[in-house]
Amino acid sequence: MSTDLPPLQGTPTLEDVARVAGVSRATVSRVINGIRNVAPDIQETVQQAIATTGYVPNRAARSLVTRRTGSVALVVSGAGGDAGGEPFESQVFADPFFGRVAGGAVAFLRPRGIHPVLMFAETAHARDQVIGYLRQGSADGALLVSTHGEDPLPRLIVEAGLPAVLWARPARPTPISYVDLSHRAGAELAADRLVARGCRRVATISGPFDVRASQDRLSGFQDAMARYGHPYIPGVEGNFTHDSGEAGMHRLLAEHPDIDGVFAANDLMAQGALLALREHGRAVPDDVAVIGFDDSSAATACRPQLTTVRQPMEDMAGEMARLLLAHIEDPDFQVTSVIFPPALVVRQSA
Amino acid sequence: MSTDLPPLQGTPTLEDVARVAGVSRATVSRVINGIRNVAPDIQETVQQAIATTGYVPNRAARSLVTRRTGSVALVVSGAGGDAGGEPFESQVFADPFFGRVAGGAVAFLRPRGIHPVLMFAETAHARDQVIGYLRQGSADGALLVSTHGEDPLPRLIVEAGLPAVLWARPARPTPISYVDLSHRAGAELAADRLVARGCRRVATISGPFDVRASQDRLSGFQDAMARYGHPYIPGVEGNFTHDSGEAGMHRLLAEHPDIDGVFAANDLMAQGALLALREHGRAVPDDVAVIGFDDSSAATACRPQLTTVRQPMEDMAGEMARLLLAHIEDPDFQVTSVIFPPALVVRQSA
DNA sequence: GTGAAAGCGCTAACAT
DNA sequence: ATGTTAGCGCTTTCAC
Repeated sequence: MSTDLPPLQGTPTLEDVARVAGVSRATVSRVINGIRNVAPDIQETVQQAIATTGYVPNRAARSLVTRRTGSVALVVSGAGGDAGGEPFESQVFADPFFGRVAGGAVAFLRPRGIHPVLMFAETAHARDQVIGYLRQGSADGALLVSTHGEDPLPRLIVEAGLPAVLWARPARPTPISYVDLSHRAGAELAADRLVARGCRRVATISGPFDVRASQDRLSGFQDAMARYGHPYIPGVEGNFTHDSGEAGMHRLLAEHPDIDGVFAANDLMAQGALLALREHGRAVPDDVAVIGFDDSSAATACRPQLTTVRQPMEDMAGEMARLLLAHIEDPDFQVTSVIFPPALVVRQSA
Repeated sequence: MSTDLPPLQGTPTLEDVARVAGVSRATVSRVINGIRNVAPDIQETVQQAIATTGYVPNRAARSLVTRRTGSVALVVSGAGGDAGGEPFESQVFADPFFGRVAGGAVAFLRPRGIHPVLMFAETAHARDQVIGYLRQGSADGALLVSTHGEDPLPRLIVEAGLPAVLWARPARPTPISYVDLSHRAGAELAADRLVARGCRRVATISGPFDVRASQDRLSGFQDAMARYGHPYIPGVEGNFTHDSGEAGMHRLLAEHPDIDGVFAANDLMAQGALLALREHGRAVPDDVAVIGFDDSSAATACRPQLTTVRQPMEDMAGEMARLLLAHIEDPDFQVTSVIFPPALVVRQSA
């Protein structure tokens, strides 16, 4: 039937497919990359040849000429060192937050054949490694989630001229695209709810002050409460962990035993606060109403279930990915920021 | 001072460094790859040139000739579709389990300059995508975590002759390396503890039956209890989620109101069980003792804190990575399985 | 010990 | 509409 061709050894290449199909490499390349200007019948022949050879394009070779890798870095950057000696990599996913962000990014990228490379950047050395990785052309750009404000990575990335999109506005003004939530609006929703419930002595467990989002949630809450005639709001600083929420609530209760409402800057801390309240024999929400932030899995894993400010993380992460691809596609794509609105999810705790 | 060289445009290449250093590309390549047979002074000169040019090797070009990418795929494979329409990507990280595995793998890989590419494989199409990705040479191998037993991916990978290591023994015998825990031993630890506490009417909330680990934890528990003179152990099947644990406990209580001890196949379900018990007014551990599995963050996020069977996930993930690199390094590396021992972590719930 | 030269597999001008 | 050709940036024999 067919002409006898020398058997292929190793992975088939474009050349092999071309030989089997009886056309040139260029033509095969064209049908693979879906470029028109290829006669239908030839197209068919080539497809056949691809199938019989089991050809798969070599990523490195393609990458070398296109200068694109088809992958992006998903970088989690931060200080680490909070959770008693536990390595940063382990801490990161302790908050359901990161998983949702990763999931949201993947949901957008995967249909486009792009996969994220997971990287952590908690030390100067790790940051250099990330920059080097990007500069090598190992990834086309970066999705960057910083866990604290003074992260130098955004600046380093801008200086290196690499495409990137941040989760959350950078602490210091940096010409880089980002996606964020209106944290102040979220805090306001919490304040509204607490006041509407009739709470008169509310307090707050904030996130770490070196995180901009923490500041915004705190000041947004304080301002809203001030507008309701409560100029002074007792507060303690947590670090977004369950334990810090529990400890914070204990402190709050010790100093202000008459508290009847609490706004915690994330669900994990709110969950911790619930534990402390129970220990003190306070009923939630009747004695003390509690509102969290994020609408993470923690919100429904405790009793009473948390009323919380929802942050549409998956959508936000998807938007980050969308912006990043735009930047990669067009180097002149304008620096953009997209701010999402929060929503109050009412459950049992307030 | 130095001879004036034409200015470099774009990223510097080996060629540029060679020109600046006044040597050949080959020599620069040698010092970069740490190959000896380069005179110390030349070495110095080259290093200098690398520094002044800001040279970074191009990954694609290197990859093309070495046939190595320096990255591995971290694939989470499973059925999905449990959690009410939520996309698989989002479900995955809902269990703290995956975050710890990812963290453990990164801890091992990162110092070696290798970064994992995150992939999900919950549908036939997604599986093909993973295989294709690997066959393209986009990653040197795969770390594979399956969420259910009948996952066809291990077989597909073996057929494609790709280096890979599994989390947990594959359901059907497959010539592929894996790392696992002695689930039976873990279940035994739980049984021992429950019996030692004086529990006489124990029950269990198992994981999904199509997961081998669930079967082993269940049968290991049953066998151990049988040895203690309890041949029949009431049980319900959960799916490793918080909610299924809660629902399971309600069912158990309805059918066996006199239960005084429960072994749940993971911490999330144990946490859910705690909620159900509280709702029924049962004190833990006095009325009912509860033991979980995994020693995840959920174990300390509830009250009473969970006594649980610890699975050294980070170590196990690290070992997976170690085995994978061995397979990549040496294609003849023997298929290996490593079984880790569990440990009982005693807290308050039992 | 160092350099010259030959590719790795692919895409993209440029011809035809 | 298809083929020819010239690289992309690197490693690696093979000479010297």
